[in-house]
Amino acid sequence: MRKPPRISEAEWQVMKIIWKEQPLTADQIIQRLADKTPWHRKTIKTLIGRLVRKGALRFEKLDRQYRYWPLLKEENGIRGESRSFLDRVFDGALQPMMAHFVRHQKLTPKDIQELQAILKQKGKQP
Amino acid sequence: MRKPPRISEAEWQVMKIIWKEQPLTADQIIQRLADKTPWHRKTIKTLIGRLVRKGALRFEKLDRQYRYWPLLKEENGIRGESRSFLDRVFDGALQPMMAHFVRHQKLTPKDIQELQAILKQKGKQP
DNA sequence: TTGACGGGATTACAATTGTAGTCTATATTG
DNA sequence: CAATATAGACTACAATTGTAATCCCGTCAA
Repeated sequence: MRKPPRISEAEWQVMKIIWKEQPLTADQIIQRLADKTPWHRKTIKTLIGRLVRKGALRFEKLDRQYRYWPLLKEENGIRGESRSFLDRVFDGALQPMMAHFVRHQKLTPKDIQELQAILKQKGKQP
Repeated sequence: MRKPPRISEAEWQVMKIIWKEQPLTADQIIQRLADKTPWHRKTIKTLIGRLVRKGALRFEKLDRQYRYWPLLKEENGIRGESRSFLDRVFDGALQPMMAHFVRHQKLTPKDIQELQAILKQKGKQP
């Protein structure tokens, strides 16, 4: 079981696309990214290639076009990034981090309500 | 007003030290980091130099030793990193991000209570 | 059959980053 | 005053990243 690869910022965009919908051909990935980024197709190919090399994606060759699948699971990717962020910026202290976001970002009343529900729930567990 | 510089992961360590206590000489920074990292003094000097070049630190030369101060304010540094994390990993969606952390990290009852207080507070504002 | 086109593979190249080592000028010590 | 220890400045160098362009090979149109 290898340690999860390090995914760069740009590569993350690709992973997010493919976590949402899979498998995808390179071209489909490129299309999905067209709205969100100004990247050249070749650039995206490069990113895909690197993700394959890193073991975050795998592919099956169907005919000409390969079909790509995530190897790194979304859950793990997110967990890793989150951990690293929390450690780096808040020294691993969750409460201050949460407080920061609540203070500085917009939350709808609904968001607030949902979070309170989650917290209440959490409060019950041992 | 220039856009905040991009601080690398290693550089963050230095900024955190100096946000906590300032000014510091290079040597003091090195000492403070000795516990937390295995970096060579020269490495830390390099990081400091880069931070100065990026405009995140400034120094006053007192005699031989310079005294360093943060130019980038902690608040802004944290805000920037947090934003970038939120966008990158959660597409900017705060509620899911918060939910993720509440679910996957440990929170003491006290933490939970504090967060609930903050949320209640927040709920009141328009 | 041949030449163009469209995939993936390979190569490019500068900027940033991690990780130091060398150079230079000065302060300190015999 | 000469030799040395230092502080900061400059240099080094490989890996990663952003951003593509070029190469190679097989398919499809003419």
